[in-house]
Amino acid sequence: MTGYVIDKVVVRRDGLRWQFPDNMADRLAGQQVLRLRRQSKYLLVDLGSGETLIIHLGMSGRMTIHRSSADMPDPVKHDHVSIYMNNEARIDFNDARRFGSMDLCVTDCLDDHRLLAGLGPEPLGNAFDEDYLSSRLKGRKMPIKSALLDQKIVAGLGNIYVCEALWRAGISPLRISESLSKKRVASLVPVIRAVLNEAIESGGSSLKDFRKTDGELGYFQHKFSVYDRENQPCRTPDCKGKIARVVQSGRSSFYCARCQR
DNA sequence: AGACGTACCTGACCGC
DNA sequence: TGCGGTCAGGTACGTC
Repeated sequence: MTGYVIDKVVVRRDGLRWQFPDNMADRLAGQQVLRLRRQSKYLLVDLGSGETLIIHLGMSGRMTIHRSSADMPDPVKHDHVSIYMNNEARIDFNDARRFGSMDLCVTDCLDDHRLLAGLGPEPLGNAFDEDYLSSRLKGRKMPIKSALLDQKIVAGLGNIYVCEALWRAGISPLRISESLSKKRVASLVPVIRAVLNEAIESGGSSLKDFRKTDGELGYFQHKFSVYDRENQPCRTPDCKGKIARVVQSGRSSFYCARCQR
């Protein structure tokens, strides 16, 4: 898309998680795509108009790309928005569960957008370090699992990778955040980075909907230590524990009660 | 203020 | 084969 112009946008429903912005199709049509980037779990499409299209894929969202008009299949079920580019490509936003979202915002004001304002630092960036994390957990009575899922504390971790990181750090998801020693909090930082880097290296985790950008399945799900391994043996060497599942604020947590404290 | 529960959806899967 | 129940990778918001 980068450098090309949006010819036309077809919007097939009012919105997904929320209503689409007013006149979205008109505000996109005719605009050059200056840059594609990412912040946290949001895709950002900077446009020549000075606005940025903000996209979140939710849980089941996907952008599919058809590169040429010579072989352009009809949109399929749940293709809610189709973006036609002037290089013949068509990009469809498909989202069965409709937890995704799209919004438009003046590029210079993105930091004030309700979805982006208040997001924590990128877990792979320099701003995410021991001092930062321990300062954010100080006085917090929520379980560490909930804290790491909170995008205001660190932006980009989801349920799978929090479970995996806590296992590697030997920390129970039930542990109250403020009760962790500074040393143990510090140990979380490199572990979170390692989990994410390995998952990226493996192309992500394909449970059902997720695909890599090329449409192929990711394979990090084969490397899970705890996620979706209820009742299976813990993989810590010499640990005789087995993986338990508990529900915390509506989300499944998988952990080994023997080596995660 | 902070913690928790609920809501938003479809589809896959399971047991009956 | 079909039906009802349950669960899913996220996040905003209401309520206590």
